[in-house]
Amino acid sequence: MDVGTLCLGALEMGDATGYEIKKMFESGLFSHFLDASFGSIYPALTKLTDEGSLTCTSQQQERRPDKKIYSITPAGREALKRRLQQPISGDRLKSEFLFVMLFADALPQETVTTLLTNRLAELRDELTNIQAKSEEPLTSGQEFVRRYGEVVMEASLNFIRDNRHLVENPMTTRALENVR
Amino acid sequence: MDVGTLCLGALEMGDATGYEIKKMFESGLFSHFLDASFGSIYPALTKLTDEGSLTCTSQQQERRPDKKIYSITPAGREALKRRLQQPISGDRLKSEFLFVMLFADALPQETVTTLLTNRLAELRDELTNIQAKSEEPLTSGQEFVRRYGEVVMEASLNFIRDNRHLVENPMTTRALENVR
DNA sequence: CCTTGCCTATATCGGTCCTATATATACGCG
DNA sequence: CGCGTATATATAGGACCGATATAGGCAAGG
Repeated sequence: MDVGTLCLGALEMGDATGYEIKKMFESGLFSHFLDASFGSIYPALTKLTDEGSLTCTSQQQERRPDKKIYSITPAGREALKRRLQQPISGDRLKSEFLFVMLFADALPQETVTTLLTNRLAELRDELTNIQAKSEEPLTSGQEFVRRYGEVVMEASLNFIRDNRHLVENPMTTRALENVR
Repeated sequence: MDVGTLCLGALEMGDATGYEIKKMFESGLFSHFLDASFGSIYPALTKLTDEGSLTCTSQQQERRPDKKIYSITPAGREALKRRLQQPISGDRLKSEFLFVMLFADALPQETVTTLLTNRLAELRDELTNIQAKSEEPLTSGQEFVRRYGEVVMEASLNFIRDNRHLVENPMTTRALENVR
């Protein structure tokens, strides 16, 4: 599933510029499970326009670069529907946080504590962000995805909060085991 | 955090060939939050060996390609510890499943049902796999990571199982709302 | 019996994608 | 008034994945 498909999906929800599409991946409904950079969005939009899946109206602005507003065409809607029914690849999590945690026993406790605290703060931010979207009117598909994100983030957050002592105080743990 | 660091981490847990490192990413302790391909593992191992972070003993085999067994050196251990204390980037989930679910309302119900069923099966497999590792002796860091994966997978699985009707029978949902 | 497919094992190519940067301007803050 | 941040597009360079090539072993099944 390439960036072109993601852009088609984003524009299916309303006209937007490349910049606005990027923001959807950063803080919008997509933010918790997708990612795309300018370096892939802009070429994809150009290609989709050439193929007839998008139209582009260049809106001149005073003393700013032209805003290129893209809209999905009927052909683009068809293309999206086709692409959505292609086989998909499995979910993939990339977590440098968990990778470092594997070696918690060999790292300074301060490093581990900072990492855990930062990750908790990140999760709280993301959770607040996704909960705010429950105010907006959503299709059942969108609401399913939103709540999925909410549930998974809550589970992650609760787990870290309740188990961080296991990697922050490994000595204590071992001492307790010896006493038992 | 590049593939080289991931390889150093893998080899910190024991000597291995490139092929075995790949298997760790596919079904080992790493499988639920990391990924790396042959195309990046083999060059990384060569580079790390040149830098002195790894040694490589080529074990000749009858009628097979030579097995190149890599071991981490003291210098490699130092390098890993340094790299683990560099700033990390945030967790990132890539889910084509959730992307397609956003448009569940516009897709044939059969497609949606198949997608949900497949995703549930995938999650059950991964969960079985990660639960099996509770038998092995693990450091507290490793056990923290294992249980984190277990908890998040269970939350995902339960959510999909309990809420799939919202995207499988959107008509029913709407009808119920009208009745209310 | 013999073909088909999967497992071990290394390696590389093509193409996709991210990171960092360049270019311009506006706006709010101290 | 400078600084950081936001708007807005674009590209070069490099990291990385997916597919493929090579090559033999083993097991299942027709």
